[in-house]
Amino acid sequence: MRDRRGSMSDIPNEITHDQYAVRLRKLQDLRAAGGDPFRASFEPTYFSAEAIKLYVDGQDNAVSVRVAGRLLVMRDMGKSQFVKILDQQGLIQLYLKKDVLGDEVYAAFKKLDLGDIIGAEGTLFKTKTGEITVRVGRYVLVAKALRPLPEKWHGLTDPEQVYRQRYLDVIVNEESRRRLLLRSRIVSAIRRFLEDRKFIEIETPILQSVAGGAAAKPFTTHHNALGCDFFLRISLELHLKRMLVGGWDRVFEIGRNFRNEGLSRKHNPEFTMLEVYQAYSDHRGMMILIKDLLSTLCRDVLGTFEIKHAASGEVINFAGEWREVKYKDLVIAETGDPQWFERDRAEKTAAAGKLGLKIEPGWEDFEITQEIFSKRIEPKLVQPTFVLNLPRELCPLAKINREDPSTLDVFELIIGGMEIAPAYSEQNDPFVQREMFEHQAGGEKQNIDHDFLLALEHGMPPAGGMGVGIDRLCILLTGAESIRDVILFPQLRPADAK
RNA sequence: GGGUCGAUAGCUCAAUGGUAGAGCAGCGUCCUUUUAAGUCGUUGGUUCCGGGUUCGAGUCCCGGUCGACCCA
Repeated sequence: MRDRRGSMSDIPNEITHDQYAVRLRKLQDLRAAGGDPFRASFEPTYFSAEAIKLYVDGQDNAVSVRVAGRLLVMRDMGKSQFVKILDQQGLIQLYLKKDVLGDEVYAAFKKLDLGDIIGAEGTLFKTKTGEITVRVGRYVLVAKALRPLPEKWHGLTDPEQVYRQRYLDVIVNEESRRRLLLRSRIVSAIRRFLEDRKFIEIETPILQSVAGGAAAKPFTTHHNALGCDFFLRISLELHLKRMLVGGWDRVFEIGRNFRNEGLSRKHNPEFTMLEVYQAYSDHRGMMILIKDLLSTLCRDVLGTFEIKHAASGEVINFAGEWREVKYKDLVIAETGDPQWFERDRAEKTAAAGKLGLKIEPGWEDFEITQEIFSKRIEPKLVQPTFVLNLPRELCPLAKINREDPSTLDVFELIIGGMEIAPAYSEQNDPFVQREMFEHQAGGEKQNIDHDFLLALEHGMPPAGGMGVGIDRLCILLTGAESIRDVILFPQLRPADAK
């Protein structure tokens, strides 16, 4: 990675320490002998785990298979050897014997390196220690590896190298392979779950002239032909709701959002959101939907309703009833002040200070309260908790609660101290929507999505809508500690490309 | 943006301010059912980069790069 070699100039034969040079020399020898170190094709008949399943107990060498993968283990015993290759389903052992392959072919096999990708054909048998193995009759080098693999036992430990060279991490680190697979299964199960309930997956633009639907700093980019700047979307919301107007009553999108903000254990500048909208439902309906969805994921993907929370060590129980609590009640309990919401700003600032929070001078009342909520209350909500009746300042896109007009018909689902899913009874009154947009925008009216308001004026059915942070959900369900563990290539500062 | 910690062989890790080592990998040998295979021998270093202190720096100091964690 640090150097760019690869010249085909001759490597002195006495160099034995430089693994790159040794491998390059082997490659040259192979080419000189008329071989192709980077073949155009090889057609395996089975993946490793499938092949292993084909073995019939007691019937050695009854089944023929062709498998391919990367050489991870070579146990050379002179005239025979056991090796293991890795494919997307895992490891499978191969057994090669000199008297089967012939002197020349066997000698050539010995020249292979760990990391080389090979294909092999043979019959299944069970070794005396009980491992189902391919007795190889023929093998080919499919692709030569010029770089050595990381150590087989410890894998990669330097987080930077893990992130930058994830392709190595997923070869040598079983846990990374498990997480990758789990995430894929989770996303796939979500799609199945929603499609079973007649939701339709649609795709909406990432390049937008107004980045709405959330309060976040967007990335900007430029379109040359149109000669104008665009933002990368910060949410999926406004375009999905346009489709509700268009008569598509149950839609969802799983897509990338981009927020130009800090990086942390819970934040990557690009992250994946699921947003779901269901006409003629509301936030209460979304509560049932998300509980069903997470239960389904637990049952079908994880096979358990109890998951250990990495950060606290506590066991999160997804079965049974989930707690429902009003935002105000949580704040009052945390501050110990039943009159909290009647206090003026000075009093709130002072009280927040006592809780060890720093309040910026420009903050409004609800921002002080929200700071207490996100810093002091949220982290303690480890078990699944629906927080209801959030203050209306927090979201301009939801219906206002009739009994308490200072709050919204929304919930925030918190699990493991993280916001997993906010959901609303969607605001569909174009007048109220315009007012709330204008109030939120303050002086910056150019941030208002007038095209969305126009859509609302055509009439949007009442609807429940919900967003689910897929990365955070995966952190939770895979027992990861950081968003970087569930994103294959998390954002890093660019390395010096020498 | 601030604080703390880290960067040593391809990988995983050692090394009071005093000759930079080990395991795996590599190279050479023995071994036709191994399981982190075993065996004998052996190569391999810009100690992240740049300065400084010192007779002497992987180690101490300053600056930088990249990363991790905490805070904002």
